[in-house]
Amino acid sequence: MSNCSFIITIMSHKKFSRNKQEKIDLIYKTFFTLILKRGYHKTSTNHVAKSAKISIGTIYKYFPKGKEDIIRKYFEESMKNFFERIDLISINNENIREFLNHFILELYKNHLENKGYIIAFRSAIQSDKNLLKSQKEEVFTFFKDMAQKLRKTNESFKQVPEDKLVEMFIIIYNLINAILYHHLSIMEFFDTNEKLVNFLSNLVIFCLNYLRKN
Amino acid sequence: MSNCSFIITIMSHKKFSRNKQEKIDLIYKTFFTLILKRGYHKTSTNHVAKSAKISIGTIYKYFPKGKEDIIRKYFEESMKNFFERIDLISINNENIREFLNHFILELYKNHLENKGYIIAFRSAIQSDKNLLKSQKEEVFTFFKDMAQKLRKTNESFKQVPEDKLVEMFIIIYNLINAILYHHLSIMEFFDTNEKLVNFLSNLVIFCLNYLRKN
Amino acid sequence: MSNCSFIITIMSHKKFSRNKQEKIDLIYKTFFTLILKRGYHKTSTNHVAKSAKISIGTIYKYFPKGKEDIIRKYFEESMKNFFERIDLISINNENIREFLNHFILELYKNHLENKGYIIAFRSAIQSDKNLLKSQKEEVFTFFKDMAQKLRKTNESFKQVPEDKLVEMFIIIYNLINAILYHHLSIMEFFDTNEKLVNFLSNLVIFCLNYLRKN
Amino acid sequence: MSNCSFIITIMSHKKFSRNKQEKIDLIYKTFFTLILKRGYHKTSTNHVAKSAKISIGTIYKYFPKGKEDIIRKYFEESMKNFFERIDLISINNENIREFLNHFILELYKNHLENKGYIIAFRSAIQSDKNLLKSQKEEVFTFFKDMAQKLRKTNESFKQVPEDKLVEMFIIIYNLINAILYHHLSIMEFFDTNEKLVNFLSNLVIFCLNYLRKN
DNA sequence: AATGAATGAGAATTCATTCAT
DNA sequence: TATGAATGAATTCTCATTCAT
Repeated sequence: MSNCSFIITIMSHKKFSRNKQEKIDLIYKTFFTLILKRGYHKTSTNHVAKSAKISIGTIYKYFPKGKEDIIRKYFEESMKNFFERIDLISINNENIREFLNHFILELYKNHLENKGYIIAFRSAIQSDKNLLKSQKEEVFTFFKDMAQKLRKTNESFKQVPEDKLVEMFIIIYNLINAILYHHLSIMEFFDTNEKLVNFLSNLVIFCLNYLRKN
Repeated sequence: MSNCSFIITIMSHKKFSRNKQEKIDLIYKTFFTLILKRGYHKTSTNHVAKSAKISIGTIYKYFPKGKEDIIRKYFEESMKNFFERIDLISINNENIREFLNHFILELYKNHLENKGYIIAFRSAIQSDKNLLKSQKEEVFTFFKDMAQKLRKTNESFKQVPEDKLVEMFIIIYNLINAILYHHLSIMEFFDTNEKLVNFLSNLVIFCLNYLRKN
Repeated sequence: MSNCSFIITIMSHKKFSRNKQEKIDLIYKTFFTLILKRGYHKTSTNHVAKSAKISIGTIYKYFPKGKEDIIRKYFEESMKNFFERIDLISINNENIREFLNHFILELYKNHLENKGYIIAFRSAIQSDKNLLKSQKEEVFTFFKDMAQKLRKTNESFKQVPEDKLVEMFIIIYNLINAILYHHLSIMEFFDTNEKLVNFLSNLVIFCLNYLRKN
Repeated sequence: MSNCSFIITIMSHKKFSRNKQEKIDLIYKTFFTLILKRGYHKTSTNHVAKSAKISIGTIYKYFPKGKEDIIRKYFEESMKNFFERIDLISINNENIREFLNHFILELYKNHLENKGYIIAFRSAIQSDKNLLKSQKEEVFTFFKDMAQKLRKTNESFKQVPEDKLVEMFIIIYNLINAILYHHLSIMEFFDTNEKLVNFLSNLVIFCLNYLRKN
């Protein structure tokens, strides 16, 4: 009996500790799911609360500015997570093509899994320009890092100045995002997602060549 | 007396006719300008009325469903106008490259002049899927027409089946729109608009080759 | 029949015209009455709407910032009205005592009729310091005017510099208000209102003498 | 083992005893400071907890009815303390003027140090009429005591019936409070606080004479 | 005893839409 | 036709209060 209560105590304590992050994740999930169904501006904090079966007060505890905060905080977490998943360390001269495909696939999967968030983000930047600024900075930092690594291990990239390389990568990153967003969230204009990914893979090669010269 | 009233009727009818379109245009202009400033969901019909110095009743007279109607009606007018401006008749074997550049430039100018509307349209389709369907149909009709014309005058296109050609054009059209939107309304990722247009021009060539094979 | 409709049209037009000010007055009346019953911070705009049987939207049409605006606009109207009711023109050497009593009585009646407003005003200045500033300015303007008039017609006041006179009047005005507020809105510490007014009348004489010397 | 626990109990009890009053004082201080900054109705118990760096649960432990209780309990403590500081025993025929000045100065200092509380108290009585009643009783008890003492030692006061004397003192007490509150918490209408205190001192003399006759 | 997560009623405010004039 | 006053449902957000840990 006492053993049992001991276990319960530990478990419930653990459960409680987890609850905080669980609740935050539940809010994220519910919010972005509702956005997919009803659109950003028809999804209210009250809808989220009701749908997630938590109180509206809980949402405002974790996200004091409401919808804006949910998006901003998810942005901060997800950007970090996404870029951390990309393994820049093992890039070398021989696996660049493979790396690019992997990168495109990660971006693709990220878009697919975060459609609600991406719609929300694009709605939110209309009235919160700082959000866009933050994103720009994160993207710049990542590609600066990537450019430096590639110029160390790869002869072909060494010939391009670092700044130019960063600029190229940012353009390509934006192109991929533009196309993924349009295809996944506006209108599917490729037959299959495989065709889309394959196209993007070739587009990147085309862009690397084109941007280098222009 | 009756003469008098007759004259007044004619005059006021004329005046009204002019006023009607003027008022509609004023509503369009004000609505899309406000959207650029404050975002779609923070722009209300009441704001538009106040800003345009007309009454809210007038807006609902011309657009009984409010914002949704403004967007839908502008969509209908502007799509028609846009495609009518594209001269498909004089395309021939020699000026295709030139035609494509012209087409891209028209799309580019269209985006630039209609940023507010484009933001509104993308917000509206979140809760009105018919809007997207209508657009798809308009686009399909236009490119079917274009494919037929090109296959008549141009040997190279004759080798591609009509359906395939239409599909290719629609993909390219979507790609251009995706990139224009991202660059003009989300984040400027090309240094200058000239670079953007130039890139798109080359991208189209790349795509025509790529899509033909895949 | 047509006569009848004619009359109705005129009446209802009048009624409509009046409605605007009538509605504003209804909001004032309802708001200040509720404050007397439940206190300032327990009186919400929604209560006012329900109690006055008008919609909440109507309140925000006339008072876009809600409670704050109701108080500020009533303040502006009532200050002007109050000071306009005081007839400074006919003050002369002989009727000063009488004038002072009249002034005290007006202030007293004003407090009595506006208890709800006065409570609201004192609550509102806690978070809106501009309200107090505006009041100070109105009061200063009025007493500057009064001082100038008195120094023209009255030998005894002529011996006091204008600035000093204004300062004295403002102190006396504040003293009367402080006492009226405490007695009427906090705790009745005089047996009867007559005793209060009589006391104030003598207090003013005392103050005029005291302040002149100090 | 049992010894050990015994020691711990004593120690923690001591520690707790000190902590308890410290915590209550911290709540008082934080609450009244916040009220001065933001006004009564914009100061919530949650704000107090956050600002004082204690938990909201602790506030509700000591003050189960929240803000209302904080004010009521502070009122009970501070009224008692204030009147206890006034030394009625040593009043005699010769030092009455001095005593009155001392009393005014104590009231003045009390207002100055308790501005936040006084604002809170005046807000709270709007919805808690008992608070006012309690205050009236405390005041009455004190001045009844004072009247009795003065009539024993002072010939001049002996001529006034006890009830009349109590009534006079209560009026004067309210007048001073009304003026102090208006000057210190609403609008400074005396140049300096010294002028205010000096004025009040003379006002009391005037009132004693005036009220005796009326 | 102390904590602070959670609750949900309710306050402030907005906005699409109607309708009398 | 044109106006704009009026409506009230819906949204954002706050806050007193409870209760599990």
